[in-house]
Amino acid sequence: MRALPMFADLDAASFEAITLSAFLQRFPANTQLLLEGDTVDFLYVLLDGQVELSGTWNDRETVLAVLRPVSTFILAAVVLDAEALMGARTIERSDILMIPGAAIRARMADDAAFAVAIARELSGCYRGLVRSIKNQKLRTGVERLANYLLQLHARANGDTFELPHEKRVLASLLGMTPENLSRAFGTLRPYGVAVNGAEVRLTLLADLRRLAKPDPLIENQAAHHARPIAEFEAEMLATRRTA
Amino acid sequence: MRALPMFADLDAASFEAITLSAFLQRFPANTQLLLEGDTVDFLYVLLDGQVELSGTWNDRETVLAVLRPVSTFILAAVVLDAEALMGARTIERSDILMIPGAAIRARMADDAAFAVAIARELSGCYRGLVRSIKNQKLRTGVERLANYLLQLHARANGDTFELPHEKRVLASLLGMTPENLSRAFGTLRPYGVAVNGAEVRLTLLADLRRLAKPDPLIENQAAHHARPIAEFEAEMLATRRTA
DNA sequence: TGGGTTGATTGATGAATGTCAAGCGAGCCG
DNA sequence: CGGCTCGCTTGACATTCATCAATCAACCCA
Repeated sequence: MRALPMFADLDAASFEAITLSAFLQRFPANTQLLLEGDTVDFLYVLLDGQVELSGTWNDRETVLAVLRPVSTFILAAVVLDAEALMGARTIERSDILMIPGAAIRARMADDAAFAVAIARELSGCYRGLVRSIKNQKLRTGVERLANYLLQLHARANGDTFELPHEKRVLASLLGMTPENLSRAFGTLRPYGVAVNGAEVRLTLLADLRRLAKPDPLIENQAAHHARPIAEFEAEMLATRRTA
Repeated sequence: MRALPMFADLDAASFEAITLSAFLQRFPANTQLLLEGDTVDFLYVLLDGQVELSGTWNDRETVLAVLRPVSTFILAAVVLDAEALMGARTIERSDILMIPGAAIRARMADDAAFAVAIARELSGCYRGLVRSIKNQKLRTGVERLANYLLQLHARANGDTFELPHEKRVLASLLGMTPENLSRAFGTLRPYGVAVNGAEVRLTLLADLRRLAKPDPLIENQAAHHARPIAEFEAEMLATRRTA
């Protein structure tokens, strides 16, 4: 838990006040943790596993983000004591720390350093969303996929790596249907993208980069060696209308 | 300035510390205040006028938000002392208060109540962006326009109101080209949408609502009588690839 | 008053994307 | 082992959307 910058510099008293009221729970895969519109009583901290945040409207659904440990989620709703705007669901079995929202708000009011840490966390999440909107609005599906693959490649050591999610989740995250994700992979084959199940190999990196045009003002340059920054720093790429 | 909840409850000492270091500036219309990637030295507070926030990539540009008074902008970059992810440009002559970022950060560290106010402001902005992404990813252009018009209608008193921006700005905000905005208005004519220049009249409200399916988890229910909440609470609707 | 610019509109076309349907293959379970 | 489900892929088609070009109206200014 101290791994999160949010709690890293918390003084002993605040840390105890929060951990005492919190509890750790293990959820099986595919568990709905939160529905859109639910009132939010807890701040969630994903310690292990994978959680998907989604939005729905009019029988359409889209994945807004997939979280990896260690990340918090629905922090903004907790700070404002408001209803959730996103649904949350475990993708795999997950260990999740649940901290009562009231405790968070109380510590913030008492402890300026903690409130600043929360504000910094929120700022990081906010900027992740700005990147996501730009990615979504300024790029086509193929361009988003190309940049996504380059980011995965940068985190891996070799020139081959595994897709971290099911393809249909990835498709929704990238803002397309599973059918179009398949076709997008096909479009990228001439750019040195070889897919075999979840395994991806990038030959022709230069060609792929020329197509993708990665941009530090859109891509998350979250250094993988650094502390996990936040909610959206882990994995945040946009999406579009998706069944 | 006290009109902003961010500064409303600030104690006298903090308020003075901040206002002394701040300065007010009047900018003409169409002035670039900030380019994407600029380092951010000030928190901006729009007191009068209109400011557009935009993102660019690969010769494409999109409007992310149009701000009305009183709103802050680039708060997240100030909190993290990071580079701007959005460009900012005045649309009309604007009065803007510029507060040194260092002063903001210093007051946050000293004054828990202020840090909490900042965190609440950031949370509101964050949630505005979540709404925006859902609007963008889950709806078509015509659906976004229909909901946008219904929101303007709700704020106006009569059944007729004025579009608050040029149509090409509105088009980019809604994620379409100006050409497609024209056609979208045409598509909505059978739903009682009559446009004459900037003036819009909605007859057949029930039909338009049936098409738009407004949703409190996407639409900004910012009550127009309430305090202006934040950056994106004023006017935040998504956009898509736009020349 | 008469260009000249700018923004809005309209039409024609093509690219990007969603939808529907069919088929394939891996894994699970009776 | 067989049959089932589920995820992925592929093809055919429809819709949504962008692009290019031309026209029009409003406004500014010389």
